[in-house]
Amino acid sequence: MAKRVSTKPRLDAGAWIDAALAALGAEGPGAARVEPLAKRLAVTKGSFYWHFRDREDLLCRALARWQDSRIAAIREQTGNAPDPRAALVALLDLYTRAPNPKGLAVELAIRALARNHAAAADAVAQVDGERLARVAALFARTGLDAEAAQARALLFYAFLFGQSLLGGRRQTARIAEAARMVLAT
Amino acid sequence: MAKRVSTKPRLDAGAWIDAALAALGAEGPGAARVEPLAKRLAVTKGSFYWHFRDREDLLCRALARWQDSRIAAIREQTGNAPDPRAALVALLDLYTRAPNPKGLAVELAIRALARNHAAAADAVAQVDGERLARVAALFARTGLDAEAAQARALLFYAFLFGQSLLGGRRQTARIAEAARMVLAT
DNA sequence: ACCTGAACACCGTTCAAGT
DNA sequence: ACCTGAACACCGTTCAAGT
Repeated sequence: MAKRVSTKPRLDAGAWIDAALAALGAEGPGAARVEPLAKRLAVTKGSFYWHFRDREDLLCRALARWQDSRIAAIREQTGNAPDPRAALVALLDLYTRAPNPKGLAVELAIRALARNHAAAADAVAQVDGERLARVAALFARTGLDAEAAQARALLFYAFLFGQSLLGGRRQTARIAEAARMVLAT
Repeated sequence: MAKRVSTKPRLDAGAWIDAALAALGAEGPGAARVEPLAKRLAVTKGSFYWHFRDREDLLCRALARWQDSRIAAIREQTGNAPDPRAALVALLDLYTRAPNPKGLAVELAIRALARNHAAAADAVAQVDGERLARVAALFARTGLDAEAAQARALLFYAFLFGQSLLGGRRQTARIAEAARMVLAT
């Protein structure tokens, strides 16, 4: 018996969440709207409300998925780095290179959301806490004392996200030079 | 003859633009919506369309007003500073102090908008261009050569905005310490 | 268990009509 | 010149009904 081709593959919540995060990245913090998402997934918007209480519910679950994935990522990136300085350079490179990494747009949309959305602010705080701790630990391994390492980690992430917020033509050489100052090379 | 009290003071476009910028600051880049604004201004939304072609038109004129005011501000703040280092410290202080300055929320909303809105991206680019040039000039006056001054200016603004994007509890002492590194004190 | 289809409220936009 | 009021389209939300 032939397996049915192009049968409608009843969705699970994960498909909506994936689509929501993609929409946030592509269109900013106001995106992830029910009807456009339904159109993209080729179902009626009514079906959305089987999987989610409302749009807010979708947002919260997308935020939870984002938070988990970013915390897993920073742990993997810093977990057993043989050379702390090389690990720091690699991390900075990830975000300061053009073209921007795939996840940066989602991250900036979520940070924008965080200014007016408590759940988003909380997810960002969790992720930043883990990242700052991990990066501070790397700086400490390069020889800085605990306080100096924390301040460096703060400078590291402030620069990293601030640089992605700056308008105008991308000044690659100057960004690299500023990154060098952040690493105190 | 008594002057009429509480007569409806027919609005001009400026009133809508003021309200739009306030809404952006208070509710983020998705705010500045026609009907809520009309409610706040106590007119029908139909009257909006006398002053503006559409919501996009309002946004563009609000962006123009923001751009002009920010460029005027940075010129005033750096125009004839007797001590370049003191001027840099004062500028950094403006944005790194808690509570955040009134204009920061508007600025972050516009920067979020800029990722998906060409006119906003252009306004941000104009403002950043002027700010980077002015702050680079201050760094140059402290003794840096032109290239180093530009890189410092980039680090300065990247840190300034990035720091406002970081979540979690505000670490005032560490922000001050990181700011010191930015100024290379 | 998962989805459709119709309903209603909210907001962007248009426009004829008022003052 | 500036505004109202009614109309319509779009999207969030609900819900009875289908499979």
